[in-house]
Amino acid sequence: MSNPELPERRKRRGADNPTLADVARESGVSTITVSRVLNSPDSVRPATRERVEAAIARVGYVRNMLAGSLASANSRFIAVIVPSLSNVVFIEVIHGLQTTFEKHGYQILLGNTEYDMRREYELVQTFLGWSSSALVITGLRHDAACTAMLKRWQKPIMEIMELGQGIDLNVGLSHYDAGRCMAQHLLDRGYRRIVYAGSQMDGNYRARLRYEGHRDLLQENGLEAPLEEWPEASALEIGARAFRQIMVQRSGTEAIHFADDTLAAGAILHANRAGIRVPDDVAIAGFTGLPFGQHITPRLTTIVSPREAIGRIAAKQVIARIEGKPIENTSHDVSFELCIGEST
Amino acid sequence: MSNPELPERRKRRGADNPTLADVARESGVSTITVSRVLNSPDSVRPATRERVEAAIARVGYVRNMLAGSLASANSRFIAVIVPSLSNVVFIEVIHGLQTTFEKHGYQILLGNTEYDMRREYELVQTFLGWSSSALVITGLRHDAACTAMLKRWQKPIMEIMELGQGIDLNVGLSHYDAGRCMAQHLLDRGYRRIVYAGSQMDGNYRARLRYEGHRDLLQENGLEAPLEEWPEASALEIGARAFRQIMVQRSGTEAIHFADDTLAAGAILHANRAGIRVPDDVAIAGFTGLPFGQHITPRLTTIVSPREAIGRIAAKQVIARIEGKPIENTSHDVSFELCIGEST
DNA sequence: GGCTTGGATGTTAGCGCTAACATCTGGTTT
DNA sequence: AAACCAGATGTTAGCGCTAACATCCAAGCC
Repeated sequence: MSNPELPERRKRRGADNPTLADVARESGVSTITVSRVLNSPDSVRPATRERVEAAIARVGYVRNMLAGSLASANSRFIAVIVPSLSNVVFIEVIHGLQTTFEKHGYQILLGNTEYDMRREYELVQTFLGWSSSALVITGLRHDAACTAMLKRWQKPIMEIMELGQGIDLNVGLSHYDAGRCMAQHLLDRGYRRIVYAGSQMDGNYRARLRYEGHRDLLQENGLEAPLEEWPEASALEIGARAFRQIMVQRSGTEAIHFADDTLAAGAILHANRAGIRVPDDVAIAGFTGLPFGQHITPRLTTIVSPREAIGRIAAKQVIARIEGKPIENTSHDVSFELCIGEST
Repeated sequence: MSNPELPERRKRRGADNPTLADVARESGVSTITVSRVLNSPDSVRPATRERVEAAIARVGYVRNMLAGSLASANSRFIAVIVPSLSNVVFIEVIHGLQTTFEKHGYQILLGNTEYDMRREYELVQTFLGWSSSALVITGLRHDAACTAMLKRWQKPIMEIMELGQGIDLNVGLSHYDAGRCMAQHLLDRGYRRIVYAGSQMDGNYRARLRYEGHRDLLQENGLEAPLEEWPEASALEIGARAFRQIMVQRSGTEAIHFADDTLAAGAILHANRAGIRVPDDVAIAGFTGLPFGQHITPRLTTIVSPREAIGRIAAKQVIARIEGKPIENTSHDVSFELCIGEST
């Protein structure tokens, strides 16, 4: 004589879209079989699979990734943390990462720190909370608490751009050596009064590493290595302004070594307008190897870093680590190349 | 003689990180109270809140976003779908979106279609599966099945870049009018033999819309409107190549109207090297208003579209819709501006 | 025939959180 | 003093899926 009506179920929100259970009912199998059709189709008999696939199409099922990720404690998210989105360099790296990860079914979660370490730590926390499958982060230096948290984390961590011993995996190049390399080139060309000019160099410590390489080489040769900094983010406009200012305040300067190609190109384009001859009046060098440096006149002397390759290689390494494949070197030097144009 | 020990609980994976329950135990409250401290701190007594916050710090709790989103059927993800990451325009739009959404605690899920409608549909499905809070998608034209799926979806949808009546919200500009506007400018300057040149124009139909505006205006004035297309993605190199080819194969051309600034700048920089005078020998116009167009010599005549503003406005509209605020116009015209340089 | 075997499929019990409803305070009202 | 109330906190039942274990069944073997 029990109550034939169950007490009415509590209502939950839920857009009540069709679920796995609906598909299972529709195709006369269990939910786990539907799950298998989605996740490992080869483990289901073709006939069953087709039946399930037909049912999926019929009911218009869209799988709920949240539920799946929660149940398996794995989201197939790759957390990617970069310091800037205004800088083309990171866009190219992201492109390399995205292309490679996408092929393997991973989705990127993109975070932008704006060169702020606190913000970086917050982003790391959030992204770990999404059960990300791996983390790709820019640089080797982080907030202490952030580094500690990452060291406890059990999943692959890839630190990119800068070469060195990091938490786990690493793909990058030596910015110190790159700075040295360009300084050597300028010396070889006979320039002695050389100014280094960069923007936002307190946050962007890789630019500072390049400066240190540059400075050390010049000092070893008994030369001074003056540094000019601008607080604004790198842009053609800032390069032009930096150029004007250096020409006025440091007359006699023979060469300007800019922290990146955008600044350098801004300087060259401004020089063209102002009737200042590059390199006859002053030589100009950059760093990064952006395409437009090779289209302007004079072509820019720069150091080419393989930006997209960094992304691709980093992604491949991370995927290898996720799949448990052995990794030969946890640190990968992508190197750089001096590209001598007409501007030095 | 039954086993005195209960059958051992099944083990689940799970990185056994501390959970809400651990924090609750540690601070002597229930899990829901901890949840409230995290989600609506004002609804918890300050004393309790402090106790809970201390416990969170003590056990090193990191909240599991997947579980929360599943339970509430809302992920605070914003799905953003763009056709390309190589094009600076979309980077700037993304920047505008990201800055605004981040302030409100939303995380962007970025998808790149590479101008492929099938791929777009797949991305939409995946992103709906993440219980995204809203969708921002480029353009008004999608796969029919995709449009149908979106129309059934109950959450805010924002179609950007192109102005017109869409599925839900819309922020953009009229590409047809922009093309017409530039064509009018070229006519005003006295040019008559005008070539339109673009790349990947089958996928990038907004460039085609601009061409149609250009063509219609020229035809209304009794002129022909030849079109030159290149299959490669837009790049300085392609602009240079297009320029060379047009100068050879269409000698007598007075002006070239390029589909975007990158192509146009590539053409100008190449002309400079080749000793061809712009605009005396041939005029060149672009579209977008990228900063470097104003730094090269001659300064590029172009149409400026407010890229970052599109992102910011779109994000604000979406947030208003999510928060249930009234929206005056579901379609927002950000307009464009003719920027006359020295190249026409 | 009975036994083994392995591939296909099913059952169960969570993953960690929050919506909905329930209860418990302590102060205010009449 | 009983009734009332609002704000703080607790209990319960899922959200939709998958890992782990269980079962089934046809083929292969002696």
